[in-house]
Amino acid sequence: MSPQVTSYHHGDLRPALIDAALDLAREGGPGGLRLREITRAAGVTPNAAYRHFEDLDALVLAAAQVAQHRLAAAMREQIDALLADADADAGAAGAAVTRLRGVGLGYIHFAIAEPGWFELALLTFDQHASGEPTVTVDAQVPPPFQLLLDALDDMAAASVLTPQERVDAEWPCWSAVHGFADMATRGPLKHQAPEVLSALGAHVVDRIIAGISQPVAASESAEP
Amino acid sequence: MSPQVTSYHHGDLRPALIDAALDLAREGGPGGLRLREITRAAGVTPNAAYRHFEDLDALVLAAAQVAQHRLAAAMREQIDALLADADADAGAAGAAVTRLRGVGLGYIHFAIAEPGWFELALLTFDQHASGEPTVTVDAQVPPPFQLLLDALDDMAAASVLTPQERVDAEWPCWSAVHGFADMATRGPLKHQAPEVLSALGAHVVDRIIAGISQPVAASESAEP
DNA sequence: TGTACATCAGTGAACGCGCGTTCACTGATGTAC
DNA sequence: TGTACATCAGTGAACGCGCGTTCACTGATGTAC
Repeated sequence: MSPQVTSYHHGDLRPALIDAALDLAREGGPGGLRLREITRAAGVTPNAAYRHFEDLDALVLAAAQVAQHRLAAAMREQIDALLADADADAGAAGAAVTRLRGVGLGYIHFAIAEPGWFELALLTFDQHASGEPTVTVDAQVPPPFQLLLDALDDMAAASVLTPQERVDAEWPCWSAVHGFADMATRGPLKHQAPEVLSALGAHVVDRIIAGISQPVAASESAEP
Repeated sequence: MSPQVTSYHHGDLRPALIDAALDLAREGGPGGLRLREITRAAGVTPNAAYRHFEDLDALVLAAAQVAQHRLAAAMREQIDALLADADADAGAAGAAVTRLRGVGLGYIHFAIAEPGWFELALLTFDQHASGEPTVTVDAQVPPPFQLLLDALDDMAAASVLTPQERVDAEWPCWSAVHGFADMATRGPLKHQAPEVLSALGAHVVDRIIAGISQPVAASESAEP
């Protein structure tokens, strides 16, 4: 009933360890996650973690899943915010484009605001595709990527993209947005001011959206 | 005169250590580079490295510089190959676009072919920008990035890009190409077949080139 | 309501490991005379 | 051409470190009767 101030049994150690891992990753990214440090932060002996996780990797992966869901949530919030501001007269086409912008901007802004969590979340993308033989396995698609697929499908449904343009459009989009986020997080833009990054990120998003809705040149589609 | 088969003095240890580091990074990327392992591969005591490098970081960075130059060389080769195949009638505009394609495809193909070296080379980009206050410091620009800037300047000179479109065009381009390379190297596309990656990579390059040469919509440039 | 007992979440100590780095050294090299 | 000697690129041994993981354990919890 009353919260146990100090007790032999922790009570809820599994989520507490995940929280501790998220706290540590927030500053240092996934590379700095050590089992002893995480358990120390949770106020518990190192080996206590083995009651709840097979090993360190399993703990880190559990935290990465949480980070990934936070990324997806941030993207959804960004989409909703843009849609709320958007011109109501723009119709389905305008809404679809706004949604796609939200996907990209949400991803980028999360990376800028929480680089440690962003890098942590990337671990789950690796995980997902590691055993997959083909690109387009729709089961178990990570939520952030699913948001992108949905937005692109909307674009096609609203005829902003032709069926041909829709094909493989996720890869240019994901590449541009992820590449910018990576440069802002670990790369040459690491120490830029957030407002600079935000403006450049918006530019990247707008350029790639323009790029996927360009008619495909004959010379391109003819090439192998 | 005759090559010393076994000698107390190695003779040329500094480049030998860099070569050993490159060999190891080729398989395991930069994360797996350990001083003891590198010196072991070079057939030398761990502390011998300290005659030639301040510490492990300095050794890794020296190898990363080599990797970065190999990346740039691969990009130049790709550009030259495309230009050799290109339609001679296309003129300056066609040549400029071909050059930009070569920049992107060269970067991506290097990442696919040599993911370990690619990841190693990325360390030098961090290094470069870490102390810089602004984005556009043209001194000490890494060679691969300089190739991109030159190609975009060519595009502008050939009037494929308007002056307005040229501004900040390097970031959408670099983002898209780097993002794809990162996904192919460490991310969700890590285990795809090289030919699949090559085709998707070409698609990414073509879409971002289309995107940067699209007229900028009024709604975009009006926004903050 | 009280007691016996199984369960299991935690403890405390220890393991072996490979790491980067430092120390005092030694043997090869090459220059000065 | 031969010798003395300074230079310095290497050796060999050791350092302290924090790591992930395993072991036998103990004390709290909660269920059965």
